Formats: sequence, C-alpha cells, structure tokens
Amino acid sequence: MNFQVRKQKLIEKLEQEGIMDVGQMAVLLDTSEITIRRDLAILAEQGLLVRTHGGAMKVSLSQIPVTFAQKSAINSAQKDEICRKAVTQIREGDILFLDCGSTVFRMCPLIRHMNVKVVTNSLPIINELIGSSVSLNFVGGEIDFERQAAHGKMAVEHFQRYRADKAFVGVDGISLKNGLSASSEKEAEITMVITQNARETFFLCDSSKLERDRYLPFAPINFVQNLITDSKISQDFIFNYQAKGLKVL
Amino acid sequence: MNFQVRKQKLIEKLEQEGIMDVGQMAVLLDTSEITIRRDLAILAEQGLLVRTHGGAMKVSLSQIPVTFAQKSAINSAQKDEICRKAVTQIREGDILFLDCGSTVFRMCPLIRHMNVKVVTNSLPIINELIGSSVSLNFVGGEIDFERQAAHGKMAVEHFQRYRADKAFVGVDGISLKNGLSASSEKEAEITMVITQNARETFFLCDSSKLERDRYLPFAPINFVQNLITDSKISQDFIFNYQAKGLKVL
DNA sequence: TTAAATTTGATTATTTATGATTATTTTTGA
DNA sequence: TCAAAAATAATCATAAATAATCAAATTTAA
Repeated sequence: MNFQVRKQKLIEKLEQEGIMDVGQMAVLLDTSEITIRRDLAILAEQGLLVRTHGGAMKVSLSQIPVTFAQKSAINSAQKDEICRKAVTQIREGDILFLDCGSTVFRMCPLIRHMNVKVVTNSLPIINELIGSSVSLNFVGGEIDFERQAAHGKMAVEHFQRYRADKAFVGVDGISLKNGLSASSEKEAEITMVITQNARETFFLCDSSKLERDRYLPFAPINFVQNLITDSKISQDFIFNYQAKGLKVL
Repeated sequence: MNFQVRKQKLIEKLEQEGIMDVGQMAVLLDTSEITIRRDLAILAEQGLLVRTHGGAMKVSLSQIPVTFAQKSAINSAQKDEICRKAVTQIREGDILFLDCGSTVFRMCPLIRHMNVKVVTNSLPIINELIGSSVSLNFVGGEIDFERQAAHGKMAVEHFQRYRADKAFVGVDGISLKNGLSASSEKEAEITMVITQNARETFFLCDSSKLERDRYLPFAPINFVQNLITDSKISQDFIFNYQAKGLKVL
C-alpha cells in the first residue's frame, strides 16, 4: 500500500471517526506506526487534518466557531407538528422563500434531501442546508445579529428580483381584528415582500400566538392564503379564520 | 506496440483498476518497466493520471475534496503574517470589502474588536464576525458550497451598490507576465467588482502563489495598488513588482 | 538506401519509502 | 513539581523504485 492510497483512506476514515490514534491507523492500513506518523506530518502540513499527541483529528468547523443561539427549542413539539404539515405542501423542483423565524428554521432537517431551491435571508437556514441537496440563494443585506438574518433595503430588493412557488413565513402576531402584526418594521417589511413575490404563502404560527397582536399591524388577515398551526387550536378559531378566506391546515 | 496504443490501454485499464503498479503494467503491455515509467511520466505530465511511487492511479481517486476549513489551515504561518500586515492598514470607521478566500478569512480574529463595517460574500466570515463589534453586510446570491460564499449576478450587483474605503482580496495567481489570474470565472468576476468599487485594494497572496498562473487571467498586475505577502518573498520579486507600480507590503 | 532521429532496453547511480533503534519531548498521575 | 510512561523525533540501514546514461533497435526523412 503506497502513500497515495493511505492518504485517501486516512482522510476518509478520519472524517467518519473525527479522531483516531496512531495505533488504530497502523492496524487499519497494515503498516508501522512510524510510517503513519510520517504520513500524518505531511497531511497536517497540507492542512488536511490536525495532528494530536498520539494521533490526529479532522479539521472541523468547530475551529470556525458557528454558534447560533437558537431559540427554536421553545414550544418544540408544536413547531415540529407545524413543520411536518408545512413540508407536505412542498413538491420537488419548487422554489421556496423561507423567512428567518425559528419555526421556519425547524423545517430544514425535513427538506435537506429534497431537490428544491431555497431563497432565504436566514443565516441559520443557510448553515443548516449548506452541503445538502437543496440549492441555496442567500438574500443579502445588513446582518441583524439578534435575528441572525439579513434585512434592509438590499434584502427587500433582492427578494423582489425573484419569484417563488411557495413562501413559508413565521408570524409574530395574528388576530381577526387587526390582521397580521410584527414586532419590528424590519420583519414586517420582509414578510410583505416575500408574500407579494410568492405564488402561495403559508403562515406558520403555533396556537399560542393566535389572536395575539404585536405593536405593528401591517396587513389584513387574508393577505396570505394559508395558515399552518398545531392541533391545540380551537374549532372556533378555525371557523372564524376560514370565514375570512384563510385556509387552515 | 507504440506509445499511442500503450497510452490508450494504460488509461483504459487504469480507469477499471483505479490503481496499478509498474510491474503489472509492463506485463499487460508486454514491455519493460522502464518504458512504462517513461509513458507514465508523459501521461502524468498531461494530467491523464497521477503518478505514485511504484505505479499510477486514476485522477479521480487522487482528488480529496478539500473543505474550507482545511484550506484555511494550509500555510497558516504565512497567512497569519500576511493578515497582521493587512490589519495595520485598517482604520476605525472604515468600510471594508472582504472576499471569500481562506487567507482573508484569517483576518477575522484580528478585526473582531474594531468599529468597522464589513461587506462580504463569505459565509465563514459572517459566521466568524457575527456578534462582534463589526457591523456586517452580507452580499447575497447563489451559494457556492465549495467556496462557502455567494456568487453570480446578484452578488455582483450587490457589491456594485456599495463603495468601500478598502478591499482585501485573496488572489489565486499573480505573475509579471500575465498579471492576475483566477481558477474560476466566478472568482474573477467578484474580484473585479470588488476592486472597482473600493478606493484602495490590497491583494493578499502568500509567497508560494507568486509567479504562478491560473487558467483565467483577468486583469493586469497593476490593477490594484497593494500586494501584501509574507517575508519569504525574494528581493528580486519585490523590485520587479514595484517597477510595475505595485506597492509591496 | 543511408543518415538522422526516435524509441526502447540494459546498466548504473541516485532517490525514496519504510522500518528498527535510540535519544528527546510530551503527557499524565502521584 | 517530579518521575514514569507514552509518543515522537532523529538517525541509520535496507530494499525498492526511479533517474541518468549509454547502446541497440526501430522508424523517419532525405
């Protein structure tokens, strides 16, 4: 077994294992430890792995700290139920707008394998879907640390340049009386532009947010076509929303 | 049996086998090992196979996909030296364009604390600087998984909408004869637009890349004002580049 | 056909890959 | 903090592979 082959196998195995020691590698490649060490020295020099005392580890993205304080753990059962419903609406080949809400973010694991195109202003979504079969388009603009997403004039213009088959938007507040409301202008603005440039929009909203207003109402309740919520919703609400022309899933 | 015939058979067999040694090939083609070696040297030169000690392997086997993290670990000492020099050029309040190269990425830890605005198409840079005192603007567009960055028409237009005080760009190839060259059109395009919309551009290029051409030359060498490289550069190079109007730091 | 150029093979240094042996350094645990 | 254990680096030896050189065979061109 020559160096080229060993190099391949080492890198491959290390990507799986994360960390290995010299002994293991020597057994795996049926060679001596000294040879493994020499190989590791070369590969470390090339940046293909990181040498440790006694072995090696893969160059992980953990060196490049990507820490997303995700509040997506809150109400996770409801959110997951909503996401499962949402994903049933997606067809292969769809162009999707995804907004930067934490509910929408939870759709990622469910669409990783799909052949769809995602246009989003959410950094966590991009980080979650990069390397998957989903084709990605990031909407640029000023990065808002709080929301981990791009906002502002450029973001709005960027969204306007595209047309999507379906848009999935997390909503802050929705009520029969005041329609849709947001807790910041930035969010309202993005929601508006996404909605206007998608053929069909789905509002993801767990039942705890229904009939709760935020400070900035920005559109009537029937501005979008579909509301996806969880099974805790009361039949009364469903009926009232449907009366306003909203499809409740 | 002449070279052309042997070449055919060698490539064909190697595609099946993946990897072979000189002895096998000599038997297969009924010729001497020395002749096989000479053939292999020619074929390797043409990039039709990869030479190993004792034989050859097909090209696809030798290619290990290199992640961004791995790239940024290569020649790290030189890169750090270059980054330290680069950061001395930055003033508080500057608007900076940063490109998506692995050298530029390494500037991040050095500018985290600064009050500057960064406009970039690089995801790792955004992930690294988010939450720091740096104000961020992400340039949107189609996400290229390989480069972990946005490219394409939207990205170019986005950069065009801004003006930066300084641009920091990693360069793939630079030579006195052919000027600046890139290994893809995407990269060349981004480099051009960044350079044209910044008051002053700094090219970051470790000395191993100097006088090395990539397949796509796209601009004369004095297209930018400054070259930042490491101390392994020879005095001759410095003199020649300066004669072309380039400031070497 | 003959001379020149090219290809091939044999011989010989030279280089490379590998493993064994021995210092030297790093880690770990008392 | 120190000492034992483990890992590594440094050195050397050996075998294999390769490069260099030259001569023979073959092809090409005049």
